Parts: sequence; structure tokens; C-alpha cells
Amino acid sequence: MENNLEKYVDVANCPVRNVLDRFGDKWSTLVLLLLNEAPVMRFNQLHKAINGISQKMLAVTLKSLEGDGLITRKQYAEIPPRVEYKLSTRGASLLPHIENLVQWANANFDAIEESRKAYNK
Amino acid sequence: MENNLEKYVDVANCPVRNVLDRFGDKWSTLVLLLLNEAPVMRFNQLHKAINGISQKMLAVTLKSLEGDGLITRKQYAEIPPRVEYKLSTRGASLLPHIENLVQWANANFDAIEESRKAYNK
DNA sequence: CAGGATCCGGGTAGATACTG
DNA sequence: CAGTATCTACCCGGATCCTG
Repeated sequence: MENNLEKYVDVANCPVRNVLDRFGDKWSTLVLLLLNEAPVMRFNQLHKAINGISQKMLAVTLKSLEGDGLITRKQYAEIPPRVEYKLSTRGASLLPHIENLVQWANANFDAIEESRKAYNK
Repeated sequence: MENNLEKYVDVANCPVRNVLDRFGDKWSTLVLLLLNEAPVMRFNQLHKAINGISQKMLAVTLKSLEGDGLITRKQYAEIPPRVEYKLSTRGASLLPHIENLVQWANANFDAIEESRKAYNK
């Protein structure tokens, strides 16, 4: 049993953590879910759709997702510039799992809220 | 379509985010995965098993998980004190989804690493 | 339009010391 | 053993301004 747990022990080098950290951040899942609803989206479209995100964080998030190959970025040589983001195959393969979590969260939200209240009372 | 996205828009009041934030943190998933491997675990057992976590953060994480009803805490009136943590039914219902993510992460880790290298070059 | 650069404040994790 | 208390440092995110 002790050995069984070793695989989780080394947080720094854990591949799971390394990957999960990416969409455990504040905005990544949101972007992925949005890109799953539309075929492509532009920067400002995402910016408007995600209430509260700053330009900076959207840019950072998109870069991170692009760097991981979860989304693709297509830039058109036009003026004004146009950039389209879409889910990659890899990103699409991740999405069902995220949606499962979303469903679980929705299904358990009320109960969890009650637990929290009872706990903090 | 615009309306379709509204549900993700309000980050502050989003139930999904509200729930996902809890185990999107640094340690929660790790604790849940560990508690899934053993029937019960004590504080120091977890502390040793999770390399790098501080007492404080373990305590905070356990409280949060207990507050959400994902784990249960059982304290024995002994000296020295003994406290056992175990997965609750609710926590157990969440775990399959986490494990799916873990599998996905493991399956895609190498490819993602390559993407990152290529991207940062 | 799609970002980049910079500056700044607050929260959060970590270290350390202490306790029932 | 199983935590709490306090203090500090750092990082992340937001705001603002600027640009190809």
C-alpha cells in the first residue's frame, strides 16, 4: 500500500498534476467549454462571452491552451486583424471529461451548499 | 448562441465554478485520490504520503473537503489523539470522474510535453 | 482588432513556533 | 498526534496604457 501511493507523492514531477494544473486555473475550462459550443471564436468574442476576464488573462489562457495543443490559433492577414480559435482534436478529447465534471457539479451543487452551511454554523 | 453561452458568463455565481474551484486547488484531488486507495487515513499518514504539503495546507484542504461533504472526519477520544479521514459517499461519486481525468492526463502527457517544447521554441 | 508591456495590490502558500 | 497561530514573501490577477 505504501508503494501504491508513491506515484502521487512527488508532486513536482507528477504528470497528472502537470497536466491538470493547466485547466485547474481560473479560466481554461471556461474557454474550452465555450470553444466547444461554437466552431470557432475570435478574441473579442471570447472576451465578451466570459464576464470578468481581463484581456491579459484571456491572452495568457489562450497561449497556455495553444501551447498544450488543446486549441489552435488561426491568424488571417487582414486589416483589421482577425484571429480564430478553435478546439483541437486533443482538446476535443478532453472535453467529455470536463463535461462530466460539470454535470457532477450541477447535480451536487445544492447538497454541497447545504453541507457548507451546516459546517460553518 | 449568445444566449447559449450566458450560463458560463457569470463566473462569480456559477455553480460549476463554485464547486470545481474546490478541487481545482493544489492538493484536494491528491487527497481524494489517496483516500480512495485506503479505507481510512490519519493526518500524519496523509502528511507523509503527500510530498511537499505543509501541515497548514493539509489542514486547510481537509477542512474544505470535509465542509463540502466529500470526506468524513472521525475523531477518537484517546491519548494520543487519533483522527481518521475517509471518503464520503459524495466524495466517492466524484472520484470516477477525477480518475478519468487522471487517465486522460497520463495518456496525453507525452504529447502535451512535446507540444509545449515546440511551442516555446 | 488582437494583443504586448508595465505596474501594482491582495490573497495564498510556506515556514516556524506553539498547544491540547 | 493533530492540529492552530502568526508572520512573511511571492505570485497571480487586474487595471491601465500602448502598438502592429
